[in-house]
Amino acid sequence: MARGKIQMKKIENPVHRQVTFCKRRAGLLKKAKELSVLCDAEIGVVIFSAHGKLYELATKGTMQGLIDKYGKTCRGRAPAEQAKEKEPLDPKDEISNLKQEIEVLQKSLRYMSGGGAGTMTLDELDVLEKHLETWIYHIRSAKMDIMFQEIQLLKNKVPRIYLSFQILIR
Amino acid sequence: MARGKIQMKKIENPVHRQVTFCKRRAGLLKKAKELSVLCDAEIGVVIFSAHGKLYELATKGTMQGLIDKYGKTCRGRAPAEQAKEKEPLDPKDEISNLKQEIEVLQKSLRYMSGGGAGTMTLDELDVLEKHLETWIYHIRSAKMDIMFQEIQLLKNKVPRIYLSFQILIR
DNA sequence: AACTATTTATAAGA
DNA sequence: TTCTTATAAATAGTT
Repeated sequence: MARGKIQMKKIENPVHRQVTFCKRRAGLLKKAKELSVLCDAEIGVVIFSAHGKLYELATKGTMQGLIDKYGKTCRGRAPAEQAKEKEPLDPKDEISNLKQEIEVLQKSLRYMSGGGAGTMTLDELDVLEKHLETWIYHIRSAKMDIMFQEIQLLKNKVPRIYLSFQILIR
Repeated sequence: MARGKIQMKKIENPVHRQVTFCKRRAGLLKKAKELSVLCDAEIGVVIFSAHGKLYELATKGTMQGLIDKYGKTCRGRAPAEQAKEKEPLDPKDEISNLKQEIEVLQKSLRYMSGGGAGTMTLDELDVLEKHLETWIYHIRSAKMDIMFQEIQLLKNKVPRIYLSFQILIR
């Protein structure tokens, strides 16, 4: 941000990288504190340097307290979902497909963890990468579908809201 | 920072506060991502709005993985002490991270397959998408590493090949 | 959501 | 690391 832009990729020069890490780390923590104060938010920041050194900040209370709170909040939004109603697409084929994908992933994981020296080959990694890209494609499609449905729902609701308004101001 | 300074205290006007929260939250997360990319750091940010809504960011891996790593790093260190050196390597850390990723995938799969009508929520899909993107990142890094090694190997071999060629055409 | 006048953050250099 | 300073970014107040 000064004396020239920089590319958004890992800084190659280790000295530059270290200096930037110091400066931006300080900047990030400052911004976090400010946001917390200005907007009354509880914020936790954890930074592991590339070399594994830990830097942290927790506004309002301790990091551990924040982690606990985080755990609770996340669990509450996963299992036993809210009453769902939509499922216009993808019957059981999709599911068995996904199960196959998982098998691929698990197999890949075995390669990776098996024999400390046993690395995956380039070909195997290519296959895995393709699978993941396919997955992401599916995920994004599903997201689009859901958003589309929500838009439709909203569109259906607007006329009624508008009508109520008309009656109110009459 | 524009059109006048502001006091570093809670913004009283709720509308202003909400707007500032949105803007600065986005700014903070952007800065965190940048620091992670530029300096190859692993960063987690958790933000609870005043009303308890959760916003989070985890660069490299999952928030849960980061929290676990945090727990390990902090354990056994004196209270109030800062910045501890981590265990030198992470051959096993990497593996357990990947295992966690797989768990996430499997969990997501269960959501998808559970109850023929059970769809995932937008939020859940977002999380899943993020995980997948992280995985692809890892895969591509691994590919790059392998290719780099192969290039090095080839470079070492070329002189000898070139020599043979010279002899052949003589 | 956009637009800017300003304030901040920060890259490069010392 | 720290300081300086020219510039890039972020953002407060406004439209």
